[in-house]
Amino acid sequence: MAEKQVVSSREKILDVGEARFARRGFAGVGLREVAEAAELSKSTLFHHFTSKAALYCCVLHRVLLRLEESLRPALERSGTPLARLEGVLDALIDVLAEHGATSRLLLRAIFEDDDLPEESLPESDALNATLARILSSMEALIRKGVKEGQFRPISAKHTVQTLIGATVYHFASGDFGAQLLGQPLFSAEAVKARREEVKSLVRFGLTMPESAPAGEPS
Amino acid sequence: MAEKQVVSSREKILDVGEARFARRGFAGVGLREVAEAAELSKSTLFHHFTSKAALYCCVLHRVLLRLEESLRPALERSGTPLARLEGVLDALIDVLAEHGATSRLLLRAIFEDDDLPEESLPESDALNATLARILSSMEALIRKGVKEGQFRPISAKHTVQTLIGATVYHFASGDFGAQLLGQPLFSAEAVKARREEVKSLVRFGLTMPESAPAGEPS
DNA sequence: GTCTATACTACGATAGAC
DNA sequence: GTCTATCGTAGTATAGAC
Repeated sequence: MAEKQVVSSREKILDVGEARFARRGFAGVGLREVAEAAELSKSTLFHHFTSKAALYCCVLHRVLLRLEESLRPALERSGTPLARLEGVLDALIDVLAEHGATSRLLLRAIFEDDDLPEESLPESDALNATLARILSSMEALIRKGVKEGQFRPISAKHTVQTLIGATVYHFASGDFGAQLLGQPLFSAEAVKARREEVKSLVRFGLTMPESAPAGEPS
Repeated sequence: MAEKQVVSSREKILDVGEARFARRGFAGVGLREVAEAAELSKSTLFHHFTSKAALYCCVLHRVLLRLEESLRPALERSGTPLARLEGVLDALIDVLAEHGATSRLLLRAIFEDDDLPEESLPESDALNATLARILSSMEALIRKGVKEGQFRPISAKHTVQTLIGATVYHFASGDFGAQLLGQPLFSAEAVKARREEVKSLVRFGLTMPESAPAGEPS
């Protein structure tokens, strides 16, 4: 383990693209800038990726796959829906906090539909499939909690949206969020505080008022 | 009232800019495109605004002022913090649902810090001041609710972030959100459902578990 | 697989006539 | 206040040598 492996050009381009696209979006980043930061020429980018849009999709997909991998253990764990959901939120906040670019990239991927020129490249289909997998897992988990009576009769879809807002949006909010909180978003202290706030919101806001959160329904 | 007033060129440019910047962001919109949609020449834009960045700031500021005006009555109303907060959320969701571009513009303004070239134009200071006013009002309202014992001992700052995520992010989520929900985000039905979900989350998630929500403390 | 050179288009911004 | 014309730069993408 810990092989001394030189990073391939392709990976280097993806790394640079991830950072740059997160910061300035698809339209805001030039391939010149990416090439320089990756210490390659512009033409070399086109050898590895068929177009700028394809590069962007590959960057997004790599992020989504990493995210899926991080959430999988928490999603597949056994336990009550609440306990599992809290585990998912822990894992999600962990990965967002560790990779600063992830939240912005995800948010951009979500709401910059028509940033990409015209309709779907082949790369974007794989991306959407990965995203759909993650979301439907979360939705199923919440729906299960409602069905078993641990959660209030909330809408699973709306709750997913709320939780994305509470996590992905939060860590994507940059200078704005930091100024609002009065401390850097990614400081250990702020991350811990966010985790507590989100989880307590879930405990109080989603569960049935008089149910014991730890109870295992039949 | 209801004067038959021809819209000034300046307003027309702002209208076009609002729609375009919301959809594609600062970097994604060209002034050529704006000029054509406003039925003016590119040069005319520079007569009304000193630069593209200045136009962008003016667009954002107009949106923020409209938002502030919409929230003011709800913020200044009397009543318990919970009742007032619910009123604010109603007003916020109303204005976001009515002007589709607003949520995306706000979200972009929040997390696209360094999209704008270098440091602050004069226009951007006024913008930030308006935003700070709105936020501190909301924060104060939540803090009051905690102090009076109607809300749990939550962090007012984090709660503001969560509520922004639950509203602004939601209505900015575009095709993604529509696909997740299974219906258009801005349909009357979906807007109503969102309002209910957010307000019930606030009622259950923010208030003290055994307090009567309608009680008037002190 | 990486480079230099280049094609073509669009960009933001300015000059100056009307 | 609006226009045409133009400047200089940077954009994505391709051709072809090595």
